[in-house]
Amino acid sequence: VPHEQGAAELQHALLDLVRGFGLHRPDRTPCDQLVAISEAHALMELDTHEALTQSDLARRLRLRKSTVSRLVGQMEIKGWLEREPDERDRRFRLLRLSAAGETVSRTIGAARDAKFQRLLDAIPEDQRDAVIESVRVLARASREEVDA
Amino acid sequence: VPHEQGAAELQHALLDLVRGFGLHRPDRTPCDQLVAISEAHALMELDTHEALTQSDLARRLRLRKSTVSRLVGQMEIKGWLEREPDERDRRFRLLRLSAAGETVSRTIGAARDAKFQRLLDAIPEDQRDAVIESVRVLARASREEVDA
DNA sequence: GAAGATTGAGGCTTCAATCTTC
DNA sequence: GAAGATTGAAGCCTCAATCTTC
Repeated sequence: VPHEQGAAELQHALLDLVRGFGLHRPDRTPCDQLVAISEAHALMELDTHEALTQSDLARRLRLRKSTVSRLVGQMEIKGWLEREPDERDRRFRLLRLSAAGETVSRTIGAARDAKFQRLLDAIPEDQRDAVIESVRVLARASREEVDA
Repeated sequence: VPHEQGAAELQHALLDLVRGFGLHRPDRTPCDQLVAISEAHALMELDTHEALTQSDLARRLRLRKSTVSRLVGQMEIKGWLEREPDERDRRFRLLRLSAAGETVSRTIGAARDAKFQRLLDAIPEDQRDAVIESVRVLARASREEVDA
């Protein structure tokens, strides 16, 4: 594949992928759970990383701190997490998942696993490893391109 | 790679890709143009397909008809397109890019091409074809999974 | 009644300005 | 002043209800 044409091919393929995945709907997870995409991502991060600050979470999710402020505010109201001020530096608010939050996180995680299992099943078996590796390569490339 | 683990790997890789690409910001194109993502996509579709109806456009973009109604309304105000009622069936409103709309479409298209050219450059040369093919496979799989 | 299109209400994200704590 | 966090205003998308045309 010639270089210029390759860029166009990649462009179309990625566009299809984005549309197919319904990524323009931030109010719903691709797995059709009753949770916003950001909430699902936040639950995932907080379930695996103890006591993140809101800025930490914003960096990981690539969201603005104002968005995260409202996001965790909603999650606190739902009883999914607690925000306790860091005693050593009261500017920070440390985020911890509650027991209820962990339960929700596991439930959503299971639905997500099932969804991706089905997605993987829809790919011919002999191409699965190549697809996974390719997405990984692409993600790395896009990160370098964005951060540059 | 075992089957269950593969799903998790794919999940993480795709998540990284989405975040890296900034797809949670519908108000800005990944190419940092001063256009909403949907507007850019709409311009692309209307530039290559003559006289689509609003429902046609909604189907192609996977947006709701209400969203498209407001979207093309904005574009009409900007003078990028015209909406003329279909004389044979006045329920339809046919969409046509204006000369100004075509110009904008070309400009944005050029920026997008450059962006994807850089993205492709950030991928090792011997992996480019495999990556493109993989994204294509993935897009097809996700479409089947969604439509099912 | 069916199908295309529009309008009102609400959720998610951003930007800019502001508050708090160091 | 610097950095973390919050609030107000505006844009994009969806859902539900409504209007128009067949």
